[in-house]
Amino acid sequence: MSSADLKKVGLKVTLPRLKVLEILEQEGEEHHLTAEDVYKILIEQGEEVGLATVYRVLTQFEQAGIVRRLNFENNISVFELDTGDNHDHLVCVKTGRVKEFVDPIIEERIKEIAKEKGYELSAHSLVIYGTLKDDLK
Amino acid sequence: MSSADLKKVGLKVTLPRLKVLEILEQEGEEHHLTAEDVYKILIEQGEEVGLATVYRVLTQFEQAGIVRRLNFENNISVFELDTGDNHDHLVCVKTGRVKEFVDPIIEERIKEIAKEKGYELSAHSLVIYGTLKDDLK
DNA sequence: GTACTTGCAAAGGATTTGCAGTCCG
DNA sequence: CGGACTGCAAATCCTTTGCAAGTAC
Repeated sequence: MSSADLKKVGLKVTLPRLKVLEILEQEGEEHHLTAEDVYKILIEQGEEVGLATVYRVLTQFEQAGIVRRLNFENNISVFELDTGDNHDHLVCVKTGRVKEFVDPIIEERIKEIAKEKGYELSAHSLVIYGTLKDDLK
Repeated sequence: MSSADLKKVGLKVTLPRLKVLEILEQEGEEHHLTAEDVYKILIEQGEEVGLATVYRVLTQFEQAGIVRRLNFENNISVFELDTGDNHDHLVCVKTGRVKEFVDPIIEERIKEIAKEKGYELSAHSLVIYGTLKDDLK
């Protein structure tokens, strides 16, 4: 993910955009960040950005298909790089930690259900909430 | 669903509560209402309630297990009576219409996945987005 | 009566927008 | 340069809260 990718989707290569991308890449699979999280990291790194810019950049990335926006229970959005594998999420209700998974059986059933009911499938969102047993103490 | 049910969960039987229940019942399976929707219906019916009360009542109902609160893509909450069948939802991206379904295979897989990953399952949320073919025009 | 409820207005948190200045290409 | 981009502050949207008055039991 680099400046070339930004150009490809018609976005100018600017510092805020590169930095946001960088952060999302570093955080990797285990982290799913709030716009505010991204903003705080930027500030910690000494960058001068506004929270509004972070929101704008993330929204643009979402529209460009670079980023996925997820809405968990609490009605707050978290963002992750869109790796194209279309995975789902498992959220620990105790720690908030997020794990990703892909399940072909569910994937398949979702397609069938859409078909059965006469819908042209466009997307789905599956979140499993539970307590990671190690976290039960 | 009646005044007896309210008492059972420790809520006093008041007009706003009865009216909200009534509306949720009338709307039935096809409708999933926002707090604002419920409020508007109440106003149309000539009831004198505040939007805040609607939110409070719905939240109390949710905690009492009478109502389910769902969060679809846009970060706004919709409410439905909790019939206890733990169904999932299919949303038409064109009209916003919501259809319910229960799929034992998916249900089963979700349990297995939670187990595999070492989680104690507490809930899940599955929403399928698509276009109802009849709506394609 | 008294604790639970309510309506209203004000507060709150997350996200968006208006605008003047700044920067990429 | 010129349009795209940014930071800041103000605005917006949905939802919650504080408080004084009202109501169920």
